[in-house]
Amino acid sequence: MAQQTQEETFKKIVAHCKEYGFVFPSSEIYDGLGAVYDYGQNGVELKNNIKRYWWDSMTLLHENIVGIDAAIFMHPTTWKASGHVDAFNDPLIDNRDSKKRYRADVLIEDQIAKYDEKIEKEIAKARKRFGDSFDEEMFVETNERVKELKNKREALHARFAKAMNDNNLDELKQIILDEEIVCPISGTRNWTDVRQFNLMFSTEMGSTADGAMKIYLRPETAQGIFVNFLNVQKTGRMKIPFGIAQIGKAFRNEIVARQFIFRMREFEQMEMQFFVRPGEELKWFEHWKQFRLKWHKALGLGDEKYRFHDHDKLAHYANAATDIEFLMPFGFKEVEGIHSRTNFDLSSHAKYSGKKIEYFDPELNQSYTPFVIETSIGVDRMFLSVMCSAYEEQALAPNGQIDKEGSAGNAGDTRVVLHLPPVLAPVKACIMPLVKKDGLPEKAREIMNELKFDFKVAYDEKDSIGKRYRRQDAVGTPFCITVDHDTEKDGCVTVRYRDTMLQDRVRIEELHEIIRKATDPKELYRKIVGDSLEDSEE
RNA sequence: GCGGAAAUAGCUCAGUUGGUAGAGCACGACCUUGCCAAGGUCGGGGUCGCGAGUUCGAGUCUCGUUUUCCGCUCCA
Repeated sequence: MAQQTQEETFKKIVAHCKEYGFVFPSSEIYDGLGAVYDYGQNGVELKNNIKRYWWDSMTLLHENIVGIDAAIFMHPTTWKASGHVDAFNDPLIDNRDSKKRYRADVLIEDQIAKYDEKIEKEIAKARKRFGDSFDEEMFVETNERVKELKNKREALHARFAKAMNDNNLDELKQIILDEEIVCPISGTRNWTDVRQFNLMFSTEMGSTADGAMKIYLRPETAQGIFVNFLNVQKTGRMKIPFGIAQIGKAFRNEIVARQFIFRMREFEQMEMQFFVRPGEELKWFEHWKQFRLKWHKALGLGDEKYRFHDHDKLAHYANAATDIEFLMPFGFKEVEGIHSRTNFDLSSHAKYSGKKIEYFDPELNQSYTPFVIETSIGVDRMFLSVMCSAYEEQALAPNGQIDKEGSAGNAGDTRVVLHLPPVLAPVKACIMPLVKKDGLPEKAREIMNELKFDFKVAYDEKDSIGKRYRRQDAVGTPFCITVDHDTEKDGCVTVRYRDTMLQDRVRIEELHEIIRKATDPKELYRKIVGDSLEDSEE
């Protein structure tokens, strides 16, 4: 369609998701619940197909990857060990004049950096003054101004570290006041109190009367894998390198959750933690980066829509990290993260639990704490990327065919079509009688009843044939199969293709293979492992 | 959480200075047509997001509230 902004396109996709039963706002009859969504009759099929594509590509294609399904509730100490209790607590402060919100710790860290800048400036000034004879070490030790700045910096740093360690919010505010830190926007010091925002949801387990335990809804699925490392390794007789895969819900109490299902408070992750020898983690990091990208590209949404985004600033557990980003209507956005998590998690769980979590490597004849490469993809983000790339408002020429020139936009009609990869399409085929009489509906149902054992198929006899084609286009059904008056005589039906709108006359017996060939994930798996996993192992 | 905008049928919207809630599409039944969305007849569906207030009377005016979108802010 002619010119419309990306923003308008995105709104249309959101509306389309609701109108055609893909995604509904949660509890909509009660005005909805912020940033929580339900998947509808078509959405759940698409989502399940995405999950199956991922799960099988992990657990079927790799003999050394097995799955688990850990509970959402976990022992509270899990989140101390993982660092979430500390790291997911952000102390936030608002400036009343500019109405801007900041992280209190970041404001103070910036202030510390300002002292460093001032010291650098003094040094630079002196260097200019003294020229070649300048002795920086001597200068720093003797200059009164620099000494004063250094002392202030150290005092602030110590005070700040203590406040953070004690989780003392009042003290953080006092530091901001004492240091006379101003809002970069308004330039004022009209601050609110510092408040803690915990990004983890909590609830209580056990009777509330006596000593109920505060437990969290997991903010990531990964920890369920780490705490089960020994269970799986021992009972499955797994040998390093090996992986554990999991699909499950996670919960984050986002301060601001927006952009439809891109950032939700309840979301689903597909994660695989791959355990390797210490020192080999970066090699495997590279391996999984390439494998994961190949997995995405095999769907055919367009190679140019993906890119890696390497992290400059690494999380506390990582020594390498990258995102696979996908081009959404609102820009390149993270769909999957690949992290080299070192041995942080397993070591930390060993420390907090007091259990030895190690692996005896028979080849090296020694024990060690394995290093971990994580691949973590958001199911909902993947869903959104598929919907966004599939959605098209297509101009049709007056003859009803696709307007390749794009010139007949005014004269012709339009259709909304979802170019979903057939593997992921919620409905694989719709069987329809050309007319609702002369025994055609019966014949159509007969064909459907044979296909339904292997494929998700639909039946439609309402309205004109063209209208029915459009309805299927809108939900991304790759094949429409039409029974007409000749079918009984020649045993053939018309297959109409979603993307080209072209038709073929085929024998009824061929239908199964036509649909299978297009929708069987096996065809994609072959593409992914075509150039073999072993290549990158040595 | 702050600021701005919006909310009327499943969808897209109209609704005049405050005076009995409308259209198209969609949906259901029947008839008609039959390979790319538009035929006919009949029918179902809305306490106008929610709650107060002003008024004889509120979809319309005022306040509050919820949700969504946009911009800040945050993001393992």
